[in-house]
Amino acid sequence: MDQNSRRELISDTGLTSNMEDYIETIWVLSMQKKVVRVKDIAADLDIKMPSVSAALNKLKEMGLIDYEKYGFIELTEKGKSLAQKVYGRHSCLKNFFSEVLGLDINMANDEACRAEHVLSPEVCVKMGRLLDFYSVERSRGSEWVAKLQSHLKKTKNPD
Amino acid sequence: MDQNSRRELISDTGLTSNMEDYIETIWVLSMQKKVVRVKDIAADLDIKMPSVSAALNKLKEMGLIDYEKYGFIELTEKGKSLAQKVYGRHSCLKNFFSEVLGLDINMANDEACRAEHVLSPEVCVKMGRLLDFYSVERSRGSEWVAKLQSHLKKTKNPD
DNA sequence: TGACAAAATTAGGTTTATCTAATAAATTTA
DNA sequence: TAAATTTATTAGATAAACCTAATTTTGTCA
Repeated sequence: MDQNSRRELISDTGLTSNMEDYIETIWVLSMQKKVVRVKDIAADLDIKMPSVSAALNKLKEMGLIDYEKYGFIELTEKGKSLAQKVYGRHSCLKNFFSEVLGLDINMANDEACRAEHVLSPEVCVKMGRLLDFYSVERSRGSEWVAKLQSHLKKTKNPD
Repeated sequence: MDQNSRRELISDTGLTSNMEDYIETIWVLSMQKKVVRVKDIAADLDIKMPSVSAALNKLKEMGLIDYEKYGFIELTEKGKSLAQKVYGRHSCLKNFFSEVLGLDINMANDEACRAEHVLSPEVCVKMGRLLDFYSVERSRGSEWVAKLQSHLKKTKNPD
């Protein structure tokens, strides 16, 4: 019971990376479609349906989703608020990676998907702030922005 | 065999986060002391000795350490090179977090410890580059550096 | 409405990584 | 050097996530 918390529960949600992934996915899907299905979650996370079933039972026990066998999947208020926390971190990171570091949008997203579970809200917020500052400076045409960009584009070390 | 690779093997070392942690720890310890012991690794990673024993057997099988029961623990060349990759990512991230984002050094280190396993070399290198640029600009007294710092210090949202 | 297809669950396994308790080896010390 | 202490290993369990195969439920459509 403790051997796990040490290595898994690093964020402020009290959830494992996996559980964070599930609620985040449910949240995102529920904005795209009327009804969220086991199949959709499985497709999105690239896992099989039985794994999703098992996870849904856990999420239900934790009070993060309303769910009856073969029925609809809906986040509870608590689930929604945690999902938003995770997604908030995701957004800050993704935007920072793409806008400031100049990463391809898909790569930025992938990196954010992984980092969102391990970086604290404080770091994510600060990276978001840095991005805000950067965006304003860029739109003003500040010279350092261009210099930074050319500095970042130098050939990466092969290692 | 595949269900694991999808979620664990995200970096360029081909190792799980855990294995990365072990070789990184061994590498760091071997620079601090003459002999690296099971006990030290356990203390550093905050786990128990039997877990370390089990991991060492795996690392040996993978050809990353030279090790005989009750004997010395030493990284092979291959192990050393992987450890350096991980530690390189760690350094870039830690320095970025502390110097640019202004995080407390211990917190910066903790965040780096976790993120080093999920962020690609490319991202880490770019964050390192951004830090380099930032350091030069700061030492030149560029105005935007001060502005950024004050922007980052605004009260963080309680969420 | 009855048969077929699609979706979801259950049952039973695997892997990774951890733990505790018990044992064995190595080291220190009296 | 023998006893006591420290260090390390083995044995046996547990928990989180995932899988495949088989079964059950739901939904569609002729």
